[in-house]
Amino acid sequence: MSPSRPQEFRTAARPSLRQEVSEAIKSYILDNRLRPGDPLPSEAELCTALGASRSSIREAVKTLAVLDIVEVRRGHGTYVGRLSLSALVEGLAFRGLLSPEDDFRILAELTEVRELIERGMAERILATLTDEDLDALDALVDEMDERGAHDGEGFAECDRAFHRRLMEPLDNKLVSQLSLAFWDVYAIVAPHLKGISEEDEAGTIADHRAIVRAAREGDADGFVRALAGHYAPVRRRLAEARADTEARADTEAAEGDERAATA
Amino acid sequence: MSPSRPQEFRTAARPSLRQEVSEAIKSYILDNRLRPGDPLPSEAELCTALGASRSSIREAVKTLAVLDIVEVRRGHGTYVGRLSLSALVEGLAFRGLLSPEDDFRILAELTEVRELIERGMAERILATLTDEDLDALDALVDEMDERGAHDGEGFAECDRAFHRRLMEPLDNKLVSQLSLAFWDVYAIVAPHLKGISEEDEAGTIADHRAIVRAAREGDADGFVRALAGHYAPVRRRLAEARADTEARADTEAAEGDERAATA
DNA sequence: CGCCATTTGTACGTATGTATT
DNA sequence: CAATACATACGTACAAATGGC
Repeated sequence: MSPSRPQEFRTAARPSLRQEVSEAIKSYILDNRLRPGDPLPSEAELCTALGASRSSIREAVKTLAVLDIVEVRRGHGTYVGRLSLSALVEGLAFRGLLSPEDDFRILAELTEVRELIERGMAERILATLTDEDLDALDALVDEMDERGAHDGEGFAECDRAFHRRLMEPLDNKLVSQLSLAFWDVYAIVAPHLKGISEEDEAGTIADHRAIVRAAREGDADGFVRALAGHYAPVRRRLAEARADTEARADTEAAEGDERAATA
Repeated sequence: MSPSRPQEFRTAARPSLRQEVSEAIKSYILDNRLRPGDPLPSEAELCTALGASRSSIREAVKTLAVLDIVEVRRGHGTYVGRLSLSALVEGLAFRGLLSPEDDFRILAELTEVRELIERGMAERILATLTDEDLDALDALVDEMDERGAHDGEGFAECDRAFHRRLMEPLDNKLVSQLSLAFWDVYAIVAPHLKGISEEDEAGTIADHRAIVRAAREGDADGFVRALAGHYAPVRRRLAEARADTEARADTEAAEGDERAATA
């Protein structure tokens, strides 16, 4: 409205060529009703078609690739992407690794959102899950049990598959993808942080069994309670680690800074 | 495990230079404990430091810019980004514009997630909102009322500000940002779709007033009911439009395809 | 198997616009 | 205004990967 630009202004003031090219490619996809996996013109063709240099085309394509709007296969071509939430995962993961003040805050928030989604969808989940789904969930818990302590990575994979299978039957694909994306972010960030106590594998397995049991009985209240019981210890561990870090930060602050110069 | 690669394999088989550069820049930010707004080395410096050409550096920087991990101000320099959810918004918006089968499905899912988040956070919201927040919310509804029908865009902005103000006081910044991001996606996608009936402005205002009233009284149940009442008509309109589209698609399908050839 | 065409990836050089000093 | 530093854009050349011959 006024000529004074408040720092946080839309960058679209002067659309860079790359932006234009990017929009043009998106329009191409939309106008031609392309679907994920469909091939796109090669970079050279885009150059002539859009009248831009290959550098600009490439930068635009790369930005779209980050959003999974296009997918680039080297030596093969460019295709319409799968439109996954990979960008959300990468962005949140970095935020979690960066988070200046409190490393665990983002993890706590992440866990809270996951629980929020699963609890909020509880009734819908119960109504959706088939016997087949429930059997598959039981099988996943069994597999989890077998792997147990001697395969931490496999254990995590089972946990992921469990929560995926729990949400995926829903007709709302967005929530299931979001839920899974948050799981992925957690899995990326958690290992990089120190002071987070080990996962209670036996407890996790018991929690999952309780969740399946409640679901099988169509017990919505029990289902929600089981979910709460499942997430409570995670939140507790995060809170402990957080308190630990804060205490440590205090003592370190008292000792003075010793890493001021890095460059 | 086996040499046979199942199509959906991690692309990380051979990390391209650009990927490495991208990771290197992220590591630089993390190792130096940089915060949003802090300056990054210029492209030339990154070239020498990472031993890559400008092309690779530039492409890497652009991909990070999409994720708002870095922010480039032309003629100025490169800085650590604000880590917003802009990538999520852009990705979901495109998905909404693309969605082949059902244009309104993504909007319905979006609305559902928003309601899910706000309802799931109801108690926390009530516990968090101060009198100041409530006054601000009332003021926003008043402003909404004044603008009314003669300023559709301003009306939408007020709606956005309302829901933002509702969630922002929460200590979980992730949920408030997600909620707002979904609002943004809706605002981007909705105008591009035909057949979605006009918003009931008077009803929206009344809904918002009911929400604030319940919040002021600390009435959790009433708050949740007010939210449900607020989102119900949106979902109904979406369902109507969806049914309309499906009916139209059926008749069109009977008329035959006429856009088979594009290339 | 090698060869070749296509396509993307990387590198370098140069010119231009823009913001700061 | 001039100088400087930076980002933007273009063009070209070659390297590497993929698939078909």
